Amino acid sequence: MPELPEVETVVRLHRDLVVGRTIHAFVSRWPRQLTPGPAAFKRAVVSRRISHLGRRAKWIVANLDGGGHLLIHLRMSGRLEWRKDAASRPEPAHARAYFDFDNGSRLYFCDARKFGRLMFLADLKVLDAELGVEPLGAEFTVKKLADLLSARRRALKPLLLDQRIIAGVGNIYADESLFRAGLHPLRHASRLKSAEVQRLHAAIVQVLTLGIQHNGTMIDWIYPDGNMQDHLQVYGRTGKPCLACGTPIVGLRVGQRGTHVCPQCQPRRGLRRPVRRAASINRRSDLRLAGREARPRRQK
DNA sequence: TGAATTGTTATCGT
DNA sequence: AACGATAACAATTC
Repeated sequence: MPELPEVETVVRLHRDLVVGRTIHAFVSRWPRQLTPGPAAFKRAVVSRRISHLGRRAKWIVANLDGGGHLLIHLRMSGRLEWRKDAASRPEPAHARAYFDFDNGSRLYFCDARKFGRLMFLADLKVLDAELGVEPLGAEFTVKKLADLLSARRRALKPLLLDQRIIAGVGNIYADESLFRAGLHPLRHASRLKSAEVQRLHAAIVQVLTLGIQHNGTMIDWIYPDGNMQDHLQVYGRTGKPCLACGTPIVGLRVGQRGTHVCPQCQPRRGLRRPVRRAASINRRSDLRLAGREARPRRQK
């Protein structure tokens, strides 16, 4: 759930609390989420001082004195909780790891679903090599977006969600961007008119900026800080009237993701041609059935 | 009870 | 071969 604006909010809320602090101890209760393994990770971060806290895409990036970076990815349900005095209160729910600092404070990494990741990286280039352009960075221009769109034969929404192309947009902000640009999520990326590319560029920048201004979107119990949910126009509004035209918002699935569109404001003109080969369709459904049958049941 | 939830990765197909 | 589509996966909540 945490996307670029939520991660940015978390970074801003914690920057003054951790920058300048030296990590005295690190404890993990779920070592599987560490890269490298527990021993190497601990060795890499303990007794190091945090010189800066920033963000790359959806990664929280803590620069460490003497080089190297401590990276945190919240994935679905990860969150940070800072305590001035480590022993003052009971641990927060789902505490999976914590960092103890030189002044007695403690930073918990909590994660109900355990999908989050903690990583030590000696060189940020490794991360940069896997991530696309920062949508709020200077290099994200209309021309840059036009180049990215024209280079790929793909539907718009999966492209927006692909972190290797544009880094930081997730499901909520993808839907909101497409709505504000008046573009259907299944529109073919390389077939947009230049005016449409311009609208999409402006929509992405505006909706992410708005998200940051509102401290992100509060989803269920995860983010108590933000109020961007009050400004979403399509996400989670299936069946409710479009705020622009009153047409009921439609929920559909695009690339296995829940997707929300206004069929009036986001016309399907220019839609990708559907796959028409019956053999291909049959083969796919056969595979799907076979896969479902063959999938082993989860062991408790 | 199982469907829904997400970003990433492995894999399959074109 | 390179790219796109999709299944699998990590666990939990309601």
